[in-house]
Amino acid sequence: MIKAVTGAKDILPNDIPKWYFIEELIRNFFSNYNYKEIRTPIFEETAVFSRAIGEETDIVSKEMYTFVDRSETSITLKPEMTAAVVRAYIEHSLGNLQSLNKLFYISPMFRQERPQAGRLRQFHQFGAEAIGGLSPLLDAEIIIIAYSIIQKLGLKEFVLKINSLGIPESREKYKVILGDYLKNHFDELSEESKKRFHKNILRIFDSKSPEDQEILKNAPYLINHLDENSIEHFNIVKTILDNNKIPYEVDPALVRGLDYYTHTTFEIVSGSVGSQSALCGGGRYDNLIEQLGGKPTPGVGFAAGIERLILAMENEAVPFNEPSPLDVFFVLLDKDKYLLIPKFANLLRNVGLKVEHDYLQRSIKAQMREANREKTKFVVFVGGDEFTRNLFTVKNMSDGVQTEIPIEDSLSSLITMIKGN
RNA sequence: GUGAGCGUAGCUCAGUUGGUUAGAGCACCAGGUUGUGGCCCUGGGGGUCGUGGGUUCAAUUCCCAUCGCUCACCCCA
Repeated sequence: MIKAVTGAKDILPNDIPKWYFIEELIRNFFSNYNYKEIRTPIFEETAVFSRAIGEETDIVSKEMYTFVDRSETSITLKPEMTAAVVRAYIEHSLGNLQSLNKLFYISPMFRQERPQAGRLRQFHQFGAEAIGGLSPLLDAEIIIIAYSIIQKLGLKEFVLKINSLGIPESREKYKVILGDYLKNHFDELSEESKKRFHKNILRIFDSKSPEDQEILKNAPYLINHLDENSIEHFNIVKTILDNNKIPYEVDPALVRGLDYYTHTTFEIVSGSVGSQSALCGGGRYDNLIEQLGGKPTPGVGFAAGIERLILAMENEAVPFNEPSPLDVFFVLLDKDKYLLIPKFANLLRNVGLKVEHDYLQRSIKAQMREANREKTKFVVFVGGDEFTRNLFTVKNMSDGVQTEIPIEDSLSSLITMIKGN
């Protein structure tokens, strides 16, 4: 049997209401905060991601879907959105249209990792990028939006972690300090961390190995080696979160695996989705736009994984909106009158009602069963003796009460019945 | 990329210590007297028992390989 590619999943009709529920909530939220939607292509020139995210990161070095197309261009399916948004921002000079662009997106992403609970090769993220402002108001707003959406979805088991990476200058100084400390413990580090020691020393903080964690306990933390401005920036972010009653933990070991972050970084971690627990992550990236060839422009953003949110909601038994029931189901009593059905059904559909009927010449019993399965409010019987008297029989499915209505008046009668129900 | 577990109907699973037409529940379809649902009853369709090879008179059941799925490592949304 031919199947979907590993790590790529069909979203079947039964699950669609969950997606609508989340997507609607997201769009409303971003609308309230005046973020404008942006849609970028599903693929980009590979350099967009390799330059933005960092050549040494796992995403770039081993997880991207990269191929050479027929014109010999290296193409990559987008593994994350920030780099793509920044590319579009620069290409279309969005910064010239207004000094601050508040953007959001909902989009599929692609990373070739081994699938597991909460991890797919094609997955979906929504997120936001506020490009053009240095203010900690924006860092806080981004965090508040991410937190509030997750809260509004009905989730309870999650924690917000924040940290500051400061500016590159203080980070470089700190790396030397961290290096001096770790040098004395180098032999005790895990193999992976030994590699990181040379490639990207900060990422050693991501290690889950107990030996590494033991060593890191007494390590100097970046947050204690920030410059004055970075400290001030971080303090304001925290104050705004406090004022908005957003609970958080400062996690000095929160580093994150993308190279472009400066100042604030944050993550929202779920306690109900298994080992892939990050629901959401983001932070400030003040050097990225320049790095990709734009004018020096600060930015801050986040991304959240929709599949993980759905998983968390299922595991926490959070209710989703039910699909709306049918207003009317036409049951055909006399098979030879089937041509009448579309005419009446479409009249109702054109005034905004949800209407269904049988297409398979099924028995009355079968038609009724389907009407019941679809949680129909009213069944209209077409045919029979009442038809010769110019009447329809209408049955209210919740109480079983039947009434006869004149055919020529059926539209308004039905609307009245449905509205009153 | 590494490791572990699992692959029998659309779904959840039984079962065969190798042997005649492979089962249940749910779902689906058709009936249960003369035009009507949700409960109940009867019947029906649907499986090359993941795939390929081997052992055997005989394999879905044993062996090997392979593919896939799941979870974990890793990384991250």
